[in-house]
Amino acid sequence: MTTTQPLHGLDAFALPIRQAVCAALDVNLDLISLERPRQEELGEFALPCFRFAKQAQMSPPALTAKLADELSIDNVTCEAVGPFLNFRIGAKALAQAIVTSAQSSTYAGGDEGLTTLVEFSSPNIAKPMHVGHMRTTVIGAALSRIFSHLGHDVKRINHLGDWGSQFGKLVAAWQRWGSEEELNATPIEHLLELYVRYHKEEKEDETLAADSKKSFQELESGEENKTRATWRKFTDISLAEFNKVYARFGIEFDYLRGESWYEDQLNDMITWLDECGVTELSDGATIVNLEEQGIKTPSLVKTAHGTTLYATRDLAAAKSRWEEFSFDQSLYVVGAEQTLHFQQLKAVLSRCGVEWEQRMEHIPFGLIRLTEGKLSTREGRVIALSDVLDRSVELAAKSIEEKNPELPNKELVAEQIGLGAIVFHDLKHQRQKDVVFDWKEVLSFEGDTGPYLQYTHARCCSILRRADKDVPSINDIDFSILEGGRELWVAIGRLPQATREAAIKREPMLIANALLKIAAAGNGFYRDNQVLGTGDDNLESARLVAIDTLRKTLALGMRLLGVPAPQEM
RNA sequence: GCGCCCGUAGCUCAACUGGAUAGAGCACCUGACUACGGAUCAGGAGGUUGGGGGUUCGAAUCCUCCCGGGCGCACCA
Repeated sequence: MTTTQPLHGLDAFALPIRQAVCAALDVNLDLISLERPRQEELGEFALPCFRFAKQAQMSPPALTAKLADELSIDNVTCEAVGPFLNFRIGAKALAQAIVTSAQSSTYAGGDEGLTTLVEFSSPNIAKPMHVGHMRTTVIGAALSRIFSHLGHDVKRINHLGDWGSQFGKLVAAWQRWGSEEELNATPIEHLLELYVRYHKEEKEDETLAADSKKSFQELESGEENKTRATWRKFTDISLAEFNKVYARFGIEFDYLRGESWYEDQLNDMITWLDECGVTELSDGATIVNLEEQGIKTPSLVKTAHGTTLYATRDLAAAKSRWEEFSFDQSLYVVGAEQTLHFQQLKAVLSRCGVEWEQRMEHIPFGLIRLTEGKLSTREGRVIALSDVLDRSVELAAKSIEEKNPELPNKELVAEQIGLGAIVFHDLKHQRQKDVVFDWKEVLSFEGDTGPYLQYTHARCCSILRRADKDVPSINDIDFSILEGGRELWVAIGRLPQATREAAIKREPMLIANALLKIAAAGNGFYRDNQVLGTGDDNLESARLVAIDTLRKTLALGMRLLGVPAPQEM
C-alpha cells in the first residue's frame, strides 16, 4: 500500500534520518526501521545496529560511533550509546514542525483510497442489546472512522440477526402466549420473555419444536403470510430500540442490512455452490467438505429439512457485497468465538476459486464475561447495554454536581462524559483479550480514562476561552518559546504513526494509548508554562498556539475513537 | 479428545511484534504557593513476565513440553 500523503508529525523527521543512514550504510531503506528509545531523554528515535555491524564486520559500538561521527542531518543530532544510535530533534524545529503539522485538519490522515467494508454491531432482533454487543459496536465504529480518516471509502454495514430458525421459535411463541398489551408497554422484554420460555418448554414438549420449525419454513417460503407480517413487526420494534443506542454512541450505518436482505439470493447461492462442484450430501444435509483446507468441520449450507443456515446467508452476503462494492478489504468485527465460522466461510469461497476471498478478514475480539460467569441471555445472566450507559451517565451527573454545579448544559455533558468513559474503557484494551466486566472499573473517571482526556481537552478550551484574543496564526509566533514542550510535541508527533498502525493491526487501542500520552504531556505543559497573565505578549501568543494545538489533537483522536469532547465539564 | 486464544506489580492493562534498567492507571503511603479547572500534578513502595528446556549478541515476545483459564468443534446464530 503506497501513499503520496505528506509526512505528518514525527514522520517528517524519520524519513530524512532513515535516508541518511541508508546512504551511509548502503543497505536497503526498508531495513532501517527506527524505534523508540527506552527512555525519553535519549531522544526521539533509536536504531539498533547489531545487524548492520555484522554486515560491516565491525563491533556494534564501533559502527555506531563511526556513524554518529559521519551522519549529518538537518535539525537532528545523533549520539552513539553502545550498539544503539539515538537521534534527537532540535527543540525549535521539533516544536515548529509538529505544531504546523498538527494544526491541519487532515493531521494523521491519509489518501489511501481503498474501499473498505466494515461489518459490525449486528445485534439480534427481538433481543435487548447487552454489554456483549458493546465491543463489536465500539470497535467497529472506531475502525470505520480510522479508515475513513486515512482516506478509505468506508461502508459501514450492520448485519442484523433478523433471520433464522430462532424467529420460527419467536413467532410460534407469540402465537401461543403473546400479549399485544405487553408488547406495546415493554416490547423487547416481552419478546425476550417469550423466546426464553419457548426455549425452555421446548425441551419438555415436542410439539413446540415442530411448531417453530414450521414457522421458520413459512418465513422462508417467501410468501406474504401471517408469520412474515409478525416477523416484520418484531423487526421494526427492535430497530427502533437499537437506533436509540446508536444515537447515544453517535454511530450511523451506511447499510442496515439484516440477514433477511440476502433472502432471495440463498437459492442462487446453493446453485452456485453446486455448479462449483463443492457440495455433497451428508445425512440429508448439504455440506461443503473443507478437509483439504485443513478444517475438519464441514460447512453446512442446507439442513436436511431444507432450510438455510447462518453459513448460507453469510456466503450470500459476501458474494453480494463483492458484486456490489468490489471491495479492497471486507472486515468482520465479530467475537473470537466465531473464528471457525469465518475460516469456513473463506475456505468455502476459496474452494469455489474466487480470488476476493483473501480480502475478507475476521477481526476477532475477546468476549466480555461477568465475574459470575459467561453472559447468557437464556440463563438471565445479562447486563443490558442501556443500563450500563444510564448508570455511567448518572454517575457523571453526580460528579458534575460535586465539581461544577454551575455548568451549563449539565445533562448533555453528563451524557458525553458517561458515554466517553465507557467507550474509552472498551477501546483501551487489546481486542483479542477477554475482559471481565467490572462496574467499578468501567465507571471510573480518574486515571487513564475517557474523562481524563475530556478534562484535559476542557481545560485547553477554558484557557482559550479566557484569553483576550483569538489564537494567533502560526506564522506570527516565535517557536523558540515552545522549545520546552518537547514531551508534548513528541507525544503529538507520534499520533500519525499510531493511527496508521491502528489501521494496519485493526487495533484502536494504539490510538487510545497515544492520546493518554498526549494528555499526560499536555497536563505537564500547562502546569509548567503559564499562558495568560504573564504580561509578555509574545509568550502568550506562542503558548496559546500550543494549547490550541493540544486541544485540536485531542479532539481529533477522541473523535476517531468515538469519545465526545465537551468544551466544559 | 482435537483446534484457536490468553497467562506480565495486590487489581486492570502497556511494552513500538526479537532490542537498552519490563512501563502506566487503580488501590496503598508522602507531598502540591486559596489553583489560567484538584476529574489534575510531583514523588514513594510494589516484578524470578505461570513453570521447565531450547534457539542467539539479546527472549515477556520465537520453538518445545508441562500447568492454569477462556472459546470453538455439522442440521443455533
